[in-house]
Amino acid sequence: MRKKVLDVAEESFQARGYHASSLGDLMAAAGVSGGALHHHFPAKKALALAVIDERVAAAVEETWIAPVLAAASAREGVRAVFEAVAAQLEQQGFVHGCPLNNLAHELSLADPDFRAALAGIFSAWRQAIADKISADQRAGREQGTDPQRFAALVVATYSGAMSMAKTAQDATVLRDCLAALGET
Amino acid sequence: MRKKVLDVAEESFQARGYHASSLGDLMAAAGVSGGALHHHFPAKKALALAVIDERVAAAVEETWIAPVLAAASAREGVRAVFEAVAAQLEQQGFVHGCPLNNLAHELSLADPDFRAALAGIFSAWRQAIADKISADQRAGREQGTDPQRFAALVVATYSGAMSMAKTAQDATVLRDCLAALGET
DNA sequence: TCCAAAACAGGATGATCATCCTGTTTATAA
DNA sequence: TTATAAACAGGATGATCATCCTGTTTTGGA
Repeated sequence: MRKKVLDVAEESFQARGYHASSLGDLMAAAGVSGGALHHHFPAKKALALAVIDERVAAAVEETWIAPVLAAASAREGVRAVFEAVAAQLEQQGFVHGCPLNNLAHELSLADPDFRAALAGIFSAWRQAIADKISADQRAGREQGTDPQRFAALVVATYSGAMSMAKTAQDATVLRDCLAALGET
Repeated sequence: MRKKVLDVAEESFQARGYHASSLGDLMAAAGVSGGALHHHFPAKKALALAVIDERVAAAVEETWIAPVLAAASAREGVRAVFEAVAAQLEQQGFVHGCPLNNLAHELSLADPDFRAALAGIFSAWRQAIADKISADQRAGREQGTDPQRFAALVVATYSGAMSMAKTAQDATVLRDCLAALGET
């Protein structure tokens, strides 16, 4: 039950956002009664925090952190993730945007708990890329690159490109940004 | 009256977002009756479209397009805008984020009219930067730079950096991104 | 001055929504 | 088997909100 609710909430928050996802909709989509939902998540906020902590963080880990750390280099990892995401968006035909960025915009000013949870994910994401650059440097590459700054640039570029792709409903800008980033 | 409503709506949409700004709040803040508001804006959507067309577009023009076009070069203009925004955020102590990006996230999937209006602003923003790069090239500079790609990178980086700055409530990431962008 | 249209006032209305409350069922441990 | 708590059901409730409706005031042109 709890898992089913998180599944439905994760998808609905991504597709429609937090405010536009009513608990009634989520209950119907998950096939769950009001009592059951209230039992597992006393308030809508608790549900959203669970989605952030358990699903959004995992999505960033799976989509970005693990592939970058596993790549031959930071730059190669970044390139691979951009291309994989662009390819997937082009295939599915519509762009919902980055789950982390979507929720960050909607919730980070509304509630300090939301803000802290989301900021932590952004921070871990940047840190993973910075660490990979540092590893590259210990292997004799990327000597002129500042790890923190490069990581900030990558995450900002991706987040912003996803924003534009979502607004334009066109993933082309992701490829433009990747190409421009490659000249860094 | 209409101007007063737009003033209040622009600020509230920026500070709290569209959904979280109730018409009751806006009426109270603007000192306007329900009838007056309904007279000028038959629905909340009409108000939001007016804010986007008349205020958000103007803010992008004023903050980004005019300064970049007036600068000695595209890169110098971009640098100046990043620094000006970062300095202003550090001074005021809190980060509401980019008005265009905020509304784009909240509204572009909710309604096609919103999406089209917002996409047009993003497009004009990118085009202005690309045009400036082209002008630089005619003057013998930036020979290796692709105008469209560079513009996409700049706008994406700024938008994403503002997202992170808003979530972290810290403008430092803007300066990190500017520094990394300078090595392009 | 007079009239018509725009501008404005303020409350009514219906719908939506998150939360809560009272029971019932199911699992678990003694 | 039985006691106990967790899990779940389903409706009640109160608040909020966008929209609409009926009047009143103001404005601008003939």
